[in-house]
Amino acid sequence: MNGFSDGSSEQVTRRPASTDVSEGGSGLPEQAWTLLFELLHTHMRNFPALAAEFELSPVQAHVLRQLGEGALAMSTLAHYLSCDASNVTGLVDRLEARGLVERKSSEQDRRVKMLVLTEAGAELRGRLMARLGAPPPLIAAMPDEDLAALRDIMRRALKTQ
Amino acid sequence: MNGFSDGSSEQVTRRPASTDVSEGGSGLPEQAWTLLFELLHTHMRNFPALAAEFELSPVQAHVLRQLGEGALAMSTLAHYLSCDASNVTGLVDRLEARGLVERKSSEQDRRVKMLVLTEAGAELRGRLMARLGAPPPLIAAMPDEDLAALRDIMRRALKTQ
DNA sequence: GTCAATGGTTGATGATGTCAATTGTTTATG
DNA sequence: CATAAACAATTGACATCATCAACCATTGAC
Repeated sequence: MNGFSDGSSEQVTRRPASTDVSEGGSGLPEQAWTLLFELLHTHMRNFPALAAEFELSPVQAHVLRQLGEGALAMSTLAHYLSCDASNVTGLVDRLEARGLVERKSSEQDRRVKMLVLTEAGAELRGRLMARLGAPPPLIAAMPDEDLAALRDIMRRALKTQ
Repeated sequence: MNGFSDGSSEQVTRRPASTDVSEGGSGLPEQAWTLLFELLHTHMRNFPALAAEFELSPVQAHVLRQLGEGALAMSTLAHYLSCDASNVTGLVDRLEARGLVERKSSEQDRRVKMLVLTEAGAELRGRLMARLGAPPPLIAAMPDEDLAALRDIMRRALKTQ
C-alpha cells in the first residue's frame, strides 16, 4: 500500500554503507538537501495512511489535490502525475464511479475531456487539503524566527524556479 | 507541477477560482509548511523516474535503501515498508531473480529468512544512494546564504525532534 | 506431548503502471 | 478541398504492488 516508507530515522549505522545520505559531506547544497531529504521521507512515509483516512489511494489523493485548481484535461493530469495517459483513464473511472469527479467534453476541442470535481469531490478535497496543510510536529515545533526564515528562503527558491 | 492551493483554511464549497499560491493560511508554521510541501511533492513526483534510471520500481528502490543498513528479516522489511508480509515475498522474489539480494535462513530461528545484498546489489545501491543524495535543481540553485540558513534551521529542527 | 503463536508462502482479487493498437477529432499541407 | 499527420482518450495485454485469507513449518509455553 505504500510506495514511500522509511523507518531509517530511528537506527542507523550498522554497516559502513559506503554511500549513505546520512552525512551530507561535500558542499553546502548537499548538506542542506541531506537534511531536507530526511524530512521528506519521514513525511512521505505517512502519506498512504493519511490518504487512507479518506478512503483514497495515494494516487487518488494526488488527483484530488491537482483537481482543486480548476478543470483539467486528462492529458494534463497525466503530465502532472508523470504517468501514461492510459493510466489516467482507469484512475478517473474509479473516481467518477465514486461520484467525486466528472468528465466534461470540451467545447473548443471535442477530443479533450475536462475533469471537474463534483460537489462531493470538492467537499472531500477540502477536508483532505486541510489535513495535508497541517504542519507536521517537526515544523510546528520550530521557533518563529526559523519559520519566517524558512518561509522566505522557500519563497525565493520557488519564485526563481 | 503547477500551483498549490493553501489547503489549510479554504472550506471549498465552490470552485477555488484563482489560486492563492503560497498565500499560506493563518500562521507562520502553515506558511512555511505550505512552501516546503510544494518542494516535497515536486520531488516525490520525480522519484519513480529516478528509480527507473536504475531499472528499479519505486518500492524496489526503497528496499535497496533499507537493505544497505545490514541484514533484515522479511518481517522487519515488511514493517519498514508498512505493508503486508505476503507482499514482501514477491518483492524479494523479483529482486532475488535479478541477483540483487539473497535469502539466508537464520541459524537461531529457522522460520526466519534474512535478506542480504549481493555484490551486485551493494554496487547498485551505492549508485542509487549517490543519485538520491544529489540536491534537486531547486536546491542547487539557492544562494549560499540561503543554503547555510536552511541547513542550520533543519539541523536545529531535527536535533530537538 | 499438545497447542497456540510466529514467519513466510500461496492463491484470489483489485489498483496501479507500461506499452501497442484503435477511434475520433483537429490541424497542417499540397 | 482532400489527404495526411498529429493529438486525446480509450482499450487490451501484461507486470507490479497491495490486501486478505488460508496454509505449512517451526518455535516456545504449558
